[in-house]
Amino acid sequence: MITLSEENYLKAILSINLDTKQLVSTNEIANLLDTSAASVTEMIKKLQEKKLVIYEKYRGVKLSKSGTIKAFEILRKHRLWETFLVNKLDFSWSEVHDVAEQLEHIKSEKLINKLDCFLNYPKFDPHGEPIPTKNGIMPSTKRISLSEMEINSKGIIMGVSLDDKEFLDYLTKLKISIGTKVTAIERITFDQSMKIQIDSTIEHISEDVSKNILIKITKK
Amino acid sequence: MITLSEENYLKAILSINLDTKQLVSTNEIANLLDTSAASVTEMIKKLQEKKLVIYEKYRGVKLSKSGTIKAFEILRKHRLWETFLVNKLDFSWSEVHDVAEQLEHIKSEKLINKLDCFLNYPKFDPHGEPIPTKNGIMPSTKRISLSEMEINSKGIIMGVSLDDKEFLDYLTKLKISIGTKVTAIERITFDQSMKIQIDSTIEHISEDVSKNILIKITKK
DNA sequence: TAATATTTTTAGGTAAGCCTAAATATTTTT
DNA sequence: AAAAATATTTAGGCTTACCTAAAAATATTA
Repeated sequence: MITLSEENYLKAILSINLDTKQLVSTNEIANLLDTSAASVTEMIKKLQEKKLVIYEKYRGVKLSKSGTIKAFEILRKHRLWETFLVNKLDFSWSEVHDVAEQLEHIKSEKLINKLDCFLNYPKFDPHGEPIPTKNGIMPSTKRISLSEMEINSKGIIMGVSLDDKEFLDYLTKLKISIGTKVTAIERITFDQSMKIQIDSTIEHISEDVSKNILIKITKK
Repeated sequence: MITLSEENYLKAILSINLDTKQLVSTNEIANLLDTSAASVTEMIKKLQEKKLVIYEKYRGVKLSKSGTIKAFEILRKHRLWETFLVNKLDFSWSEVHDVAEQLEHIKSEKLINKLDCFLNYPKFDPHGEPIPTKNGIMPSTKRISLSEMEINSKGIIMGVSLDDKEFLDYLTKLKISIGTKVTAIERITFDQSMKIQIDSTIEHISEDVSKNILIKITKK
């Protein structure tokens, strides 16, 4: 049996590892989970005994095969629940995270598979993140940040790389959501801010914003 | 903040109290929650400090005003989730209990209210039990057990009073579910078994079964 | 009503998951 | 490469929610 806390540690290791592909340090985990480094060390030892991680003292930790499977399962649950909350219960983009964080720990394989079916086997969650399949396979997507767009190219919003309420609310205000089409109009070299077209309106966004919007290029 | 365990104790006290309307004993709670009497005493003291129960040493315990509200909230969540599982995710009657037991502890008022709306404000759960409203009011229902039906009267199945997998599966086999119409055809006085009509077929059921089926009389 | 049985509480312990402070490794700087 | 800074682990404690065994209160029976 794997506890709720253990699940959170696995999830944290996975999410750091998805970015860095390196051994994950004690401090990184402690920061992400808002806990002390000492607690992390302790928990990692327990996960090691359960063969869920591979750990080398003072060097770092990574997920084992079974740990990876488990972590992807949790990620799958999280993203499916987020999809449910937004698509079925009409939650807004920015509200779903805390609730999904609880729902992801519900233990029932049947439940999550039925939910998947009910949602019509979605491939992406409301933030545009890919939902791992039942077999733990992550649909891959070639996405770049909006800040990398060439002027005059067109793209479609696929997600965000920052899960911050203020940021998401701002996007809502700009009428930017998953599936929205954008055209890069102009880049101001001074501050790397950009003018972009959404529907028929032109918006001017800072680099801080454009960097955290993920798109797929549809036309060069 | 109220913990998961505390919630389970409140729920247990409520469910015993709904039947007996008396002070609830330590042992009753221990049996229901499958724990030791000593643990119950300990927990009740904590609930007393939080003003969720009224407790008299060696005499028993009952819910306070705020404890009652809290307990009804949990019951509401449990029954709404069961309804979701059966009506939306296509779970069968007998499978939902364990999963709902987990889901009832998810903390989000918004979630449960949106779920209520999504399910179209159901008044009864799939077992026919009334779902408390947002304000903690329990819709009352005049229900009698099928065993009490007069011969030749008609009724409609409202629920069951036994939450046992074998029993529920047997009912499914008999094509008895919430909303099914029944007519009492004959009572065998020797063993109190009954012949009842469901759709156009006649079934013969034992008293053990008829006692645990709840109906509402539609025609004397 | 006294003896016995049952129920409930108290006392003392355990495991999980957290904490702080101190010790030890590792990395960076000079 | 030695000193200083930083990261990690160890040691010792705390709380929650459980346990068993023993003591105390209540209920039952003779």
